[in-house]
Amino acid sequence: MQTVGFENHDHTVCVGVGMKAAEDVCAAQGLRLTKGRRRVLEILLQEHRAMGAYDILGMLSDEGFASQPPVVYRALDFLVANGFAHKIQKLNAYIACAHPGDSHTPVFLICRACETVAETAAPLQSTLGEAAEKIGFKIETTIVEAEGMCPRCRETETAV
Amino acid sequence: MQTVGFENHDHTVCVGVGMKAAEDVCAAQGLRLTKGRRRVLEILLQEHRAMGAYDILGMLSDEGFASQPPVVYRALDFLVANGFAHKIQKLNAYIACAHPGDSHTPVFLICRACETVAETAAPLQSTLGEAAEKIGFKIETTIVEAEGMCPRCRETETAV
DNA sequence: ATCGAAGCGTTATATTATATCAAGTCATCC
DNA sequence: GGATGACTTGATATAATATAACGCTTCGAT
Repeated sequence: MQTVGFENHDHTVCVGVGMKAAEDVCAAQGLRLTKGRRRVLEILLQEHRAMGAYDILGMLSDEGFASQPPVVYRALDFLVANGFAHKIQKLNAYIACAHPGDSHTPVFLICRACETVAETAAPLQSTLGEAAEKIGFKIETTIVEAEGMCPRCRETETAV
Repeated sequence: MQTVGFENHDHTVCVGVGMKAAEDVCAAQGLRLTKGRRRVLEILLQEHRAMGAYDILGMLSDEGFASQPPVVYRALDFLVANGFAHKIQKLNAYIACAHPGDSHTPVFLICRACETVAETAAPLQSTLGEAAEKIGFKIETTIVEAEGMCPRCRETETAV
C-alpha cells in the first residue's frame, strides 16, 4: 500500500510534482489549467490537508481573486473532475490528489482527532464490483473513507 | 452478499421488521425511542429511499410536529448513532438501515440516474483495516459508497 | 418529592453549494 | 484579420444543509 499523509517528507517536492503532473495531463488532454484553477491546486498542494471550499476562497480573495463562491467551486469542480483533487465527503472538504496522473480509486484515512487525511490505494474494489455486478448494478465510482485515529494522535491520546 | 434495494418485496414487512428491531434494541439498551424518533424511523422505512433532512422535516411538520431543523436533525442523529439509519454522504441524505440489529459496515450502491440506494455488506473491511494498521492508523468506522447504474436504469438507458 | 440527565421547543445563525445571465477569452476556420 | 463557437469568468442572488444556544419539560432514579 502506498500511503501519503502521515510520514514526514520534503513538502516542496510534493507541490512541484503535483503541479507538474497536472500540467502534463492538461497538456496531453487539451485541458486549460487557468490561473484560478492553477492557484487552487497550488493552495491544496501547499496546505497538504483537506480544506473547506470557503477556506480556499478566503485565501483566493486575499490574493485579489474575486470573492464569490462560484470562483472556488468552479475550480474545484475542474480539479476533481480531472483527478487532480478529491472531495472528502465526510468533511465536506477538498484535498490535492496524492497520486496524480495514476488512474485510481482512492481510500482516505481520516483522523477524527486532528482531521488529517491520508490517501491510500484500495485493496478491494474488484471484489465489490463483481459482487455488485451479480445483482445487475454497474459501479462507476467508489468512495471509501475510513475514520479513526492517526499514529500521531494515538500517541498523544495514550500519553494523556 | 445480502442486498436490499433493487428487488421487489412486501414493503409493509420491511416497516414492521424495522420498527420491531429498533424497539428491541432500544429496550435492550435502555434507549428512548421517543415519538419524534419513532416517527422519523417510520418515515424512512415507509419511503424506503434516501431522504434529505428537510424532506423529512416537511412531513413531520405536516403532521403537527414542530417545524424547525433541530427537530429532524436530533432524531436523525439518534437513529444514525444507534444504527437504525445511515447517512448517505454522497447525497446528503438519510436512509433506514436495511439490516437492523446486525452490527455491520454497510456498503451503499447509489444509482446516479434514479438515486435509489441499496445497502449491502462489505466483502472487504478486514483487509483495509489490516493495511491501515500497518502504518499505525486505527480504523473505527468506514464509509463505502459506490455510484453507478442500477439494473432498472440500465435497462431503460439501453432501451432509449 | 426532588434531583439530575436527557429530550424538546424555539430563535437565530453558520456552513456548504448552486442557478443564472452577462461579459470576456481563446482557438479555429474562412 | 475578422467571424464564429466553445469555454471561462464576473457578479448577484439564492438554495440547501446543518448547528449553536438557551430555557423549559419529561423521565427515571434515589
